[in-house]
This record gives sequence, structure tokens and C-alpha cells, in this order.
Amino acid sequence: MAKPEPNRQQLDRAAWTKAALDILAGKGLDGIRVEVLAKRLGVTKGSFYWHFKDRRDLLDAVLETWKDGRIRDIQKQTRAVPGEELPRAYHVIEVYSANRNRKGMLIEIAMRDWARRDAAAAAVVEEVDAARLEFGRKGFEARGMTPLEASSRSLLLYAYVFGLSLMSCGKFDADMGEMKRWIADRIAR
Amino acid sequence: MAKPEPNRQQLDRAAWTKAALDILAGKGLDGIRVEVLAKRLGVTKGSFYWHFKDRRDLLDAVLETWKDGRIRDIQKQTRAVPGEELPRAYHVIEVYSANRNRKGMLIEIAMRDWARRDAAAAAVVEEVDAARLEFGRKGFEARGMTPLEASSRSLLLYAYVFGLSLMSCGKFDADMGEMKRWIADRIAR
DNA sequence: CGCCTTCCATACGGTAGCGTATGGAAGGAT
DNA sequence: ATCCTTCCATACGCTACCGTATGGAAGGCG
Repeated sequence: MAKPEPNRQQLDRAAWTKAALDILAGKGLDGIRVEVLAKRLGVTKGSFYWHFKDRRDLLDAVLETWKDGRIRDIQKQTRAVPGEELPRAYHVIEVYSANRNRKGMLIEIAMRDWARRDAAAAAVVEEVDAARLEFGRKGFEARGMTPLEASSRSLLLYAYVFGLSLMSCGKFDADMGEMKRWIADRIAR
Repeated sequence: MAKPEPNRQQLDRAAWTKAALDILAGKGLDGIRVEVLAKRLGVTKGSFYWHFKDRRDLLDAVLETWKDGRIRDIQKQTRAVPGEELPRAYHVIEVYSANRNRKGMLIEIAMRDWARRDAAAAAVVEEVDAARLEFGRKGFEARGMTPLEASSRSLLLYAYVFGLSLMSCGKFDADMGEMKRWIADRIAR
């Protein structure tokens, strides 16, 4: 019986996958290089090819890890109490469009970039997006909106927060906070 | 006196830059490789290093070319007749969110990905975004909205169209066309 | 005709990264 | 103590690039 977590000396697939996600956020998919990750983890690639068949094997693990995390997040929100749909919509907008959670948004964008060139990534993103849009739709429908309006608002919400994260608004006008509040009202109210 | 355009046998910087933009749309920044472009153009890299100092020189040319095109586009729209602001807003949404102009959107996204790791690209994107947001703001202000509302709607408009282009809505609901119309109304109306 | 400029081909050395093969340390099991 | 499994290091060949050096064709021009 191997001890579960003696001192975290040994690396496992999870450690490599986590490091790959870090790189993905910073350098994109093409930044995930076996030998670069090995150096980052203080080992050689001999270790990598023990835990993974090849680079593709790692990438698949990254996809799975990310998907599981996102789906779990959505399920957690879905189990929230009814009657709190409006503040929850604001909360989602706030979480995604704030500058904290920066790394999460970088991964979101990198995943979508990845999905454009890789079928497996495309499937994962599609699944996550579908779950999110469905979650948003239900929230709006619970407030009495028609299916069309609820679906549309949900789509607008997520498209906005993702789009915002890849714009450069530095030169634009003054009070971004006020604008974000106006927009959140326009989407959720 | 060199003949201006005899038969387009010779390559020039513009031809390389155009090919680079094609690759950028399809494979992203890391897809722009000197030897790959050379093969694509049916020459060797001996030609490339005649026209360009190095790869960075090409990338700068790509940035300039893209920026000039975008700025020109915006200026063209800005010179439109007054009193047509509402249909023009719909037109912008339509152009950006439709599936034609696919390549243009792919370049937009690639540019923003690039901007995250490169100061020169970041400056270009910032300039283009500022011009677009300003253009949108003026349109909404011409319709009598407050500066806050006009700026907010402009930001929402562009964030939405960019965000939409990196979502996978295939699994979501039914009539995307109806939803897009609803959203366009919500943004512009 | 010879000459010079323009544009491209060929050949070379160098780096980064992938995947494999093999050896070796360290600890549990018998 | 010995053996076997687990995990990692080392060394190797291979490919895809980058950038440079150099030669060569082709056309305008004296």
C-alpha cells in the first residue's frame, strides 16, 4: 500500500496537468512543451514519458481536467436556492468580467483558440458552453421570461463577458465601472 | 523604371504579408513560419530574407497592414450620412456576427491573442478598439443618449460580437437567427 | 557587349522540441 | 538480503525552424 500523500515528492499526472494549465493560460496551447514543463517542474522529460504516452496524452488530460472543473462549477451554481436568480445573474457577470479570475479567463480564451484547430477541444468547449447557456437560460426563465428572451439573454451574457476579456479598453473613456454596471443591468434586468 | 505590375511574377512585401495574414487566421501567430510561407508561395526563404530583415520584420508589417485596414474601415463608416445611426448599428452587428466575414473574425481573435504577449500588437489592438468604441459611442450619442449609455452600448456591442465568435453554440437551443435579432435589438434599440 | 541591380535558390550551422532506449536509485514485498 | 516495481536521469536520433552566406539568372542600361 503506497502512502497517499507522503510529502509530495513524486510527481503524478495531476501535477503535470496543472503545470500545463498554467502554461496554457500564459503562453497558449503552443506553449505547452514537454521539455519546458519538465524544466518548470524540476525534472527531466524521462519523468513525463513515464506518466504520459506522449504530448497528446497530456493535452487530453488537460481537456478533461478543465471540463470537469467547469461542469462542476455550473452544477454547484445550479443547485442554488430558487428565487435568487437576479442576484445570481449579476454575480456571474461580476465574476467573469472582473479582473480577478484573470487566469480563468485566459484559459477560457486559450481553450477556444484550441477548439478552433482540434476536434477534441472543440467538443469539450461545446459541452461546457452548452451547460452554461442552459444554466443561464433557466435562470431567466425562472423569472418569467419567454424561452426566446431567456435564451437570448443567456447568450448575450456569456458572449459579453468573453468578448470583454479580449478587448483593450484602456484608451476608452473614463469610468469602466459605471459602464459595466450599466451593461449588467441591460443584460440581466 | 521598373514596370509597375507586369505579370505579378515577382513577390513583394505585400504578398508575403497577405500570406502571413492568411496563416494568422488559420493557425494563429505561431503558425506564421518563414519556411512555411515560402513553400506556400512557391519560393524558398532566400526570397523572404531579401524582402524582410527577419521574422519580426514580417510580423510588424502584418500589424501595420491590419491596423491600416481596420482604421480605414472605421473612417469609411464614420463618413456616412447622419440620421442613419440605428440601421448602421444593426449593420455593424450583422457584419461582425454573421458567419461570412469568418476570416476577418479569426484574424481579430488571433490579433487579441497576439496582443496578450506582444507590446506592439497590444498597441495596435488598443488603437483599433479605441477607434471602434469611439465610433459606436458617437452613433448612440447622435440618437440622444447620455454619454454613459452611449459608451456602454458601444462597449456592449463590440464585446458581444467578439465574444459570440468564440463561443460554440451548436448544441444550444434552436433558432439562433431569432436570438441574434433579439440581442441586436437589446443592444441597439 | 559587358555591367550592375534585383530577386531568388542552395547550402550551411545552430536551436528547440519530440519520442525512444536504457540505466539507475529507492522503497516495499518476500 | 534479494527482487521487483516505481519513478526519474541520461543519451540518442530526428524534424522543423531560424538566420546567414553565397551563387546565379534575368533584365535594364551604359
